[in-house]
Amino acid sequence: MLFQSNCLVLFRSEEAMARKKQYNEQEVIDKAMALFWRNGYENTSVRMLEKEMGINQFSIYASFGSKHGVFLESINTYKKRIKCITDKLQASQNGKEGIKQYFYDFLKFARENGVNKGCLVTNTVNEIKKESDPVLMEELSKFAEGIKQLFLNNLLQDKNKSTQVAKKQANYLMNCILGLSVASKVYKQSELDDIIEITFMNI
Amino acid sequence: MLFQSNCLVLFRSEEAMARKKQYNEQEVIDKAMALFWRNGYENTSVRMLEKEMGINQFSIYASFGSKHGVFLESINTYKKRIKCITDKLQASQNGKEGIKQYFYDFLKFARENGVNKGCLVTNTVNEIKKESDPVLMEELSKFAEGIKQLFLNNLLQDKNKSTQVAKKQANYLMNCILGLSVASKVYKQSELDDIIEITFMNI
DNA sequence: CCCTAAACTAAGCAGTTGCTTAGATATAAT
DNA sequence: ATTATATCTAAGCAACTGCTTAGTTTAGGG
Repeated sequence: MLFQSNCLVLFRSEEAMARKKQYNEQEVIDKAMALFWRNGYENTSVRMLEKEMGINQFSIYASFGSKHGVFLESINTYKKRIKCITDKLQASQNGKEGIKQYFYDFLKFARENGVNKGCLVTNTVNEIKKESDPVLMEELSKFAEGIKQLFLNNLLQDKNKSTQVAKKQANYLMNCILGLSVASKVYKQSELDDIIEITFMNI
Repeated sequence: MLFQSNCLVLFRSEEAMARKKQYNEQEVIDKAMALFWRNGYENTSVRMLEKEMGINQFSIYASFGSKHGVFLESINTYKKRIKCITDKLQASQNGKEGIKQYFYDFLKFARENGVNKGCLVTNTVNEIKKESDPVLMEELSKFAEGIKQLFLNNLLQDKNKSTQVAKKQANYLMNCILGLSVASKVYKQSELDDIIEITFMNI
């Protein structure tokens, strides 16, 4: 739905023009994402979105179709925002050290005013049921798969490592960072640091 | 609230007695727990509880006070049900092998009809906000702390291991099993097996 | 066999949910 | 300025939320 109305504007440019949107869709989705991230999907109501996004319900539905539509765009925006650290991982040539850096970068990324919110994708996997929204679930799985692939690539920078072993280790590292997404909500930073250090001693 | 009415029955036994409860409170809480485990707290409505528990809303509120009260009793029942595998861990004398066995036991415990539901406590930590229900959050933390202590005891069965190192490793293992609670919802059994094997390789 | 009190049924409460609609407002091409 | 049309505000929709209550049924001591 995002930017669809802009396309419409272009398409109908020969007809009489009407009032301009008083908000930027990307800006209000950024705010919606922050809210979903803090509260989860079910614990975020359309009234709360209205306040946080600073626009009326009508505008929300005009731009994004439904609460679910707002959430899908929030997930897309989450991917954009996390891209800076996944790109850094992709560019890394340090093998497992690059992955360890990603762990620390992720913890920083997921912290807001001293509160750890975990990973929005992980939180969502934990909240929704596979059968209730298989399309979204598939999208989230693909995102996780992409990160696992980056882990794998970095692990294979060690020429002494077989692909078979590297694949198992990539799964292991995915499990550890899933854990961190939860653990960061409860544990203090020094404990998280210890966890990360031991995590990478095993590979 | 659980069993409170039974005490009342005893206390007022000299007065005229009234109708008996047509349900067993522990039995209906078992069913409530199963529902919360599958759906989470917010995604389980009192109407759903009514159907699953097989009793009227009046009876739910008479026995447990509130939806929240039903949930607290469900958490207590969860602890009872998982006790058989934590007891096994407590009795174990195999060091880290005993903990590894606990990991496998947990995965079996959290599976129902081929569906992995994760850990009810972990799911709840992931769903609720610390500030919205600090009492419950504290209770869940204590439960996790108890399991971590069991990990620590088992690790210290290795006489060559310092307490300082064992404590860090216990945190690390907690993180890994938190990860498994999430990962089990997405990954297949063979991948989970690989993850567990690598988790215990170098500790 | 009555009478008390607890447990039952089912209707209903106010508040919230996601979403829609009627009508006022603003904008840009004519 | 006129006009067409998208955007805005705000009221309102039915369905659902957690919870309560009025009224009926049932059990067991006297």
